Amino acid sequence: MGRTPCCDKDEVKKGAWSSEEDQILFDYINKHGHGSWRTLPKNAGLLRCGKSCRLRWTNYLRPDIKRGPFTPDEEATIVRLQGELGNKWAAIASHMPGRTDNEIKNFWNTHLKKRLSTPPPALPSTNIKIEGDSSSPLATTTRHIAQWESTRVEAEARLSSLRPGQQQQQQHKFDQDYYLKLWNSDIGKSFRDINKVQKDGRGGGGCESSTSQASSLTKLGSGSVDDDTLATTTPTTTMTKTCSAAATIKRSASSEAIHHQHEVEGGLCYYYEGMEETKPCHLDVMMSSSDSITSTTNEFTNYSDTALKQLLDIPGGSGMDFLEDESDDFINFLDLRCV
DNA sequence: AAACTGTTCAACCGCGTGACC
DNA sequence: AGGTCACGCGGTTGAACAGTT
Repeated sequence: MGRTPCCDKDEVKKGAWSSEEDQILFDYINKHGHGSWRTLPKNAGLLRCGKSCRLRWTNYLRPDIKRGPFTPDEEATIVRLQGELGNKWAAIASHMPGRTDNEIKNFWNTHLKKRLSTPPPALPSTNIKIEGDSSSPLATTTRHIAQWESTRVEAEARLSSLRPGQQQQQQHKFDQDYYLKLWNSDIGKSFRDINKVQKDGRGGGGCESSTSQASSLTKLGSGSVDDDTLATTTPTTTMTKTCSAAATIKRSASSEAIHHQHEVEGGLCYYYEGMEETKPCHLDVMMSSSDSITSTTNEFTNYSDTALKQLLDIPGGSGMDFLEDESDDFINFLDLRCV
C-alpha cells in the first residue's frame, strides 16, 4: 500500500521559478491564502506541485523574509542553537525571525560547518587594518575587539557542540584546539572578565550579550576616524600589574595586511584573511558622528587600558606558540609590558 | 578567451508524523 | 485499527555563478 504521489510528475513543471510564476503564486496567496497546498497549483493556474509552491512561498516569496547576509549576531545564534539543537533547522529558524530553515541550513553547510571543522592556520588577529594610523589607540583597541570577537565565536561554537557533561571528558579537545586553548588561557579569562565588568558596571544593560557588546564596539573601527581627535579625547589611565594575565604583544609584520574593503550601505566593510577563507569581519558601520565616536571610545578605553589594549596581536607563525610555553617567560613578558 | 574547478543556494526528494475518515 | 492524506522537515542535488589556471 504505497503512498499516493503528491502530484502527477509528468504534468508539473520543475526547476527554477519564473517571475511570472512567482507573481501568480504571490497574488493568489495574498488573495486567498494558501489553503490546501495540494490544490493550490490547480486553483492558481500553476503547473507546479503543491510541495514546490509551498517551498517557493516559505523560502522566497513570503513577505516577512529577511534577505541579505547573516550578521555576526545571527551567525553566533546559529552556531549556538546548532550546538544545542543539532540539525533541527526549522527549530533554529523559529528563533530567527525572517530567516528560513533552508537558508540557515545552507549557511551552516557552506560556511559554519567548514569553519568549525578546520583548524585555523593562524588567528585572524594580525590582519585587520583600521583606517588611519594603525598604531593609534582606537585602531589597536578596535582590532583587539574584533580579534577577540572572532575567537569568542569560534570557542563558543566548539563549546556548544559538546553536550553537557562532555566538556570535562573531552579535555583533550581543549588542549588541541587553538580557539579553545585561547579561550581557556589567562588572556581569554582576562577578556571575559572585562566583558563581565562591562555588563555589571552598566546596570540595567546587563542583558546585552557579549556578542552585541563586542559588535557595537567593533563599529568603532570602520569609520574614517580622526586619530588626532581621539588622541586628545581618549582618556588614558595608568596601567598596573593587575593586567598581568593579559598580553601586550607587538604587532606582527603582517598586521597591516587586509584583503580588501568595500563600501556598503552606511559604511565600509572590511575583509581580512587569516582563517581558511576570506570573510567579512563586519566592521561595517560607518560612524558618522565624531561625538558618538568619542563617547563610545571613552567608555571603551576605560577597559582597553588593561587587557583590551593587549590582546591577540600575537607574534610568530601560528600566533599561539605562547600557549605551548609552560615557562614563566610569557608571564614575565606580560608583566614587563604592563609596567 | 576558454576550460576547469570550487562555491552557493534554490529546489527537489523521500520520510516521519499527525489528522482525518 | 488501519489506511490515506497533507504537511513539514532534513538531506541531497544540480544549475548558475565566481574564481583560477
